[in-house]
Amino acid sequence: MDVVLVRWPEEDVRLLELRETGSPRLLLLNREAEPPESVDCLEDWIRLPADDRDVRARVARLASRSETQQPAPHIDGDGLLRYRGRWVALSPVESALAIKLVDRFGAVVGRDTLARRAWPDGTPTRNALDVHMLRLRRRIAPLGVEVRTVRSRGYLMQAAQPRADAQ
Amino acid sequence: MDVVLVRWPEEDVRLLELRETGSPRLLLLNREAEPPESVDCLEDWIRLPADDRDVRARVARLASRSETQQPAPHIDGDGLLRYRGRWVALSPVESALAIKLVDRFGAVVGRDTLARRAWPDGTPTRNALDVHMLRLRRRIAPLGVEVRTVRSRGYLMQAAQPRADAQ
DNA sequence: AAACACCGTTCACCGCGGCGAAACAGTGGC
DNA sequence: GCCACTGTTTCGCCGCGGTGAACGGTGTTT
Repeated sequence: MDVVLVRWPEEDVRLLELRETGSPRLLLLNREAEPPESVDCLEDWIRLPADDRDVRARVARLASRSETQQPAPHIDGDGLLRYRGRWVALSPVESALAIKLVDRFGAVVGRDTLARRAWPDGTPTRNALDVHMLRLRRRIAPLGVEVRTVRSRGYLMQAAQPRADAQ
Repeated sequence: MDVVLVRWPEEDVRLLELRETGSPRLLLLNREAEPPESVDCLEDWIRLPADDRDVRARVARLASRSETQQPAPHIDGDGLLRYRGRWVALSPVESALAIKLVDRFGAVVGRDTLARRAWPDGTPTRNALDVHMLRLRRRIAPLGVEVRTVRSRGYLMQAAQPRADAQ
């Protein structure tokens, strides 16, 4: 994802949008502006006038962060799925499913893999996995995470896409 | 955790130690030094000479990040829970519970952990903990602090969230 | 093209158990 | 005596996991 340069404090509205969408951004501070207070690792700032290599270094760092660590949610030891500062609590079965999906975030995980993970001794019903996936989908929707179906292959977890056209 | 100031590139050995231990650190760059390439969110840098408020702002940001992204409340020796300049008095049992929750602010604390903390000789009744958590919730609400239940796992203290969308 | 099996989504329902909340009572301090 | 603190009981909601069934899309067979 590209790093967006924002003049601060002039482009404050634009900054709020970028924070909402989680886009990496570098604030260019006026000579007299106060530094922002955000702790978001995808936001950085530099005061003008600035050395050009310093700007490039900060842009590169933000870009690197957005590729490596940003898009993947994280499940802590207590069954909490955390993403971009927010979290939801998962039930035990949902945790077992989500752990695999997060582990392969952005890639397909087979139904059998998920089923074995949640029910090592055999799936109770053919329907059980589907129902739990439905519940997991609804649970994580507020975080901006979605689970897509790949027919006859499995499921795929990713950052929520704007729902308008197909894929 | 305190933020460590490191001169760069002079104190390169010290920097390696700090990276190893995960201490938050701010690099003070010489006029001609190249910016470091670390993407670690607990490392930042600024080029000298720098505005003093800029240095303080970056130090504050690193400190906030090292504290689980959130400023935590504080309990003083007299059972006062302080947060953002305001405070409320806690009863002895509530203090015992709140100390653990503050200590792991933003993370889940198990019911058994809390129970052992408040009643080392055994919980009087199953519901005793629930009732005290209810009372603690109401007590700290005016401060903008809330205790969320994570079903079958425990409780979690955090800054109060706007109660509109999930979380 | 129609019929069919297969796969996946969604809903309604049930049993269980964790947890919330109110009401009440006992105790001790000021 | 008043009030804060603590513990107990009771009631009931609701989250969780499992099941059956209805519905719809897709690819295959006849």
